Amino acid sequence: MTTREFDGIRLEKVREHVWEIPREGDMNVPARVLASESLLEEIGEDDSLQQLKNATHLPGMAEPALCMPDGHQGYGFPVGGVGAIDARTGCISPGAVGYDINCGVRMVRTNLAYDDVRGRESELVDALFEAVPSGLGGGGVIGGDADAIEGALERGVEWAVEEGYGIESDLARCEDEGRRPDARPEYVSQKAMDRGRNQMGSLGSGNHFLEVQRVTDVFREEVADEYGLREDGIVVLIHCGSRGLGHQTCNDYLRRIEKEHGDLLAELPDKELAAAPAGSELADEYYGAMGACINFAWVNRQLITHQARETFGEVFDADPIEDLGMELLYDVAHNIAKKETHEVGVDADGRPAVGDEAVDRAERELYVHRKGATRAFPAGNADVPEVYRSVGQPVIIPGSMGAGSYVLRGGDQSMSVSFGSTAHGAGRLMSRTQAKQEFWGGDVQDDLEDGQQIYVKAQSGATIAEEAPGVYKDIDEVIRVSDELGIGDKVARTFPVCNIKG
DNA sequence: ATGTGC
Repeated sequence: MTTREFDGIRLEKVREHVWEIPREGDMNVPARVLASESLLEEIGEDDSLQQLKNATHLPGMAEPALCMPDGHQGYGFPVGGVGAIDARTGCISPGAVGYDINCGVRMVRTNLAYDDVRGRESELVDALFEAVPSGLGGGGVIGGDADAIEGALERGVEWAVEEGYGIESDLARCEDEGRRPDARPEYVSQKAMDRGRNQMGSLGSGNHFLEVQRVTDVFREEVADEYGLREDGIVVLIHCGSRGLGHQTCNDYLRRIEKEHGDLLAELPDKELAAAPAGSELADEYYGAMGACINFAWVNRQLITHQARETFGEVFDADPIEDLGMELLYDVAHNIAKKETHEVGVDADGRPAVGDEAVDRAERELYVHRKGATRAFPAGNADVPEVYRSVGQPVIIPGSMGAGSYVLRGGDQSMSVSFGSTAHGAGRLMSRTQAKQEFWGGDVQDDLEDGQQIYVKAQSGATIAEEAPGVYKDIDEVIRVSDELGIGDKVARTFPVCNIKG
């Protein structure tokens, strides 16, 4: 048997790209890393594997706790982690969702070809930078009065479209039609709402960006046709989350768990994995508040989409919908938990179980935590929007600003291998602090423009350094693993034309 | 990720 060991954590190779940390001690279930040998070596360099192992202690965790090929260490649970936990007898963990609730990415297609944009990159990047608020702190596309906040938290994209910031077809092209039906705005604190108020329609900082890209490769012609993608076509990618509102909400509930459920917390190997027991008031309140933050993040991406459409309309002197065909391809969430039904091993009492304790397999409602992971449901699944049901849901995976991105479709192995999930990006190789020691923002910006004709504009040079292409893993390798495992299949590849960020 | 710390 092929094995690897990192800091005392041993992994057994189950098959190509599948590595298992066997169950031992207080682990409820084994854990699996979905990675090639080279990606596993990178994942093994930080605390990801220990964090993944810690997460197997969470009550109700179904087999196996997972790390996607782009995984790296995060708060408590790896970014790139998937944990499916019994919604009746288990728990829900804010740290396994992430601070930036519904950080996610959407792709907008256009009728433009690369030739239409070439030579006008500076004009376009300046206009977008002007139109889309970015960077830390406040300032959004709209003011965010009480009605706006309430509409966004309660009704998501539906509210934004009603207010004139989108078109009817945008709704069906978001996970959950852009509205979590179980959102409960009353469980979001006043402080969180105050932080979100003047951030409605803003990119934020860090790895968030808006990028104009050209399609360089099409791998599955029939799927690309369904998605409206063709070689040399221009697309717009928008990556951002729930800003201060989601961050505050995560923090609020972590503090409440510490106060109200210290007994469970004391049993966990890491306090950052703090979780509310399923069925508790706090679990229901967090789930409802998280749903409202999810809606807010969708509105955020919708307002930025509106600004991008308006800007393209002005720059190319055309109607963004009628002439430029700027329809939403799809919007995917990276940091969420959601009640989904999956088949798992169960014990005599019907609880998720493994090994000798598993006497049967049955469908169970699970809190599927995807933290830095993307839902990747295959063709035929009822939760895939009708327009894409015959080919599988679009999965949009951004790479670094020097390497381009991929569009995949949910693969037919995803339900049995990864609770219907795949990777969400290239995955960091080093911390932000280390990145700033290795790179200088201005130099990175010059190299991208001179070497690859990629035009980057940011509020802060430090952000460009933190996001330099060299701080990321090889996106091609991440996608190869997803494609070869059959959890997310390659459809098209894109390359950056211009990029704005915080 | 984040009014870039509790």
